[in-house]
Amino acid sequence: MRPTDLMPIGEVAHRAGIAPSALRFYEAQGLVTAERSGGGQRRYARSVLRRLAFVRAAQNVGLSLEEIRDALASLPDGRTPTAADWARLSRTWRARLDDQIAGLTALRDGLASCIGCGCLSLRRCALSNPDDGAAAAGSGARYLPPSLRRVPGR
Amino acid sequence: MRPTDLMPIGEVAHRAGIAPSALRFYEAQGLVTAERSGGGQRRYARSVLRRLAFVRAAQNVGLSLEEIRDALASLPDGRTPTAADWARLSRTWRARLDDQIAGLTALRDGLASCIGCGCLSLRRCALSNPDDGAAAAGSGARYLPPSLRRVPGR
DNA sequence: ATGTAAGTTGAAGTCAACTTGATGTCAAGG
DNA sequence: CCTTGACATCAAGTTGACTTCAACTTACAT
Repeated sequence: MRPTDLMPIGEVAHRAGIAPSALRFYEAQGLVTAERSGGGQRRYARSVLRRLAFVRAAQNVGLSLEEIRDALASLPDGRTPTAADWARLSRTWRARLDDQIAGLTALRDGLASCIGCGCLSLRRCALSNPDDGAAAAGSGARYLPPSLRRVPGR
Repeated sequence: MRPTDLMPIGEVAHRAGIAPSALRFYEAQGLVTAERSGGGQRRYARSVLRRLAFVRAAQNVGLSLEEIRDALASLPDGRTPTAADWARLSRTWRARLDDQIAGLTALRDGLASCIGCGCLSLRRCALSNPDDGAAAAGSGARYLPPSLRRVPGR
């Protein structure tokens, strides 16, 4: 085995398009691991690049780092993950994306019907649906899927 | 004129489905205003409900409070906003939603093609597109519109 | 041998949109 | 009058995903 082809943090950061500080942060969060050089500097295996690609892709789909860590934890223990392993993980994203798209589409269509009247009624307008019983009595629809809500609670 | 039909904060909060603390926060941010009772308590005009509906709708579309404040600031000074005023404001959301939907759809379609191979290549995979020159050489596409990115920077 | 770029740690800061807590005041019913 | 619940302010805390800073240490090219 060649102990070489291990990359320092700067190179990984550059190749993955992620800041070194983020890489250290990911390590602290248990998303990636690294060997250490004699002097204590991080040395990354090439495989970390794929792992980072997965992290980024998952973020794009809207997963939190915690969800991503859980997903990565489900990878096989001993062996190197295969293409099929990665594919299995990302397969579940499809439904999530479908939800997100459906939510936005519903919101857009609600918008189309609201623009005409300019109502924005608390009780009736599809755009401003408060999901409490009193106000959203008629339609139970939620227009933005939770994964896309920038306002966490509510 | 009737000085009545002014509501205390609790009633507005209940009718709008927004916490009293959030209403105070919105006031501090310049999103809404309120009269004051003799003793210094907030008294809201009915019109605040529509304003709050607008705020909520705009949040659903993905606007930040700052953007919402700017939008509200463009309402006519003296007179009560008409339906047309609200409609004009929300019309611009359409394009934003279209962008968001397009972004997610592209991401989903990229996912479809990636699931087969499980590649997640930093350079080639549509899902994990780093938008720096070196890595995203071929396709310049960004898959998540900025308004939907949970990770602000990057 | 040495200069310097790149790396290390731990703590603290950032941003958005609020919430929570502490402490004190107001309003309305009985 | 008095109690009780709603309201007031102001400061600080929360969450997620990082970044920034200070103070050193390593690694590599010359």
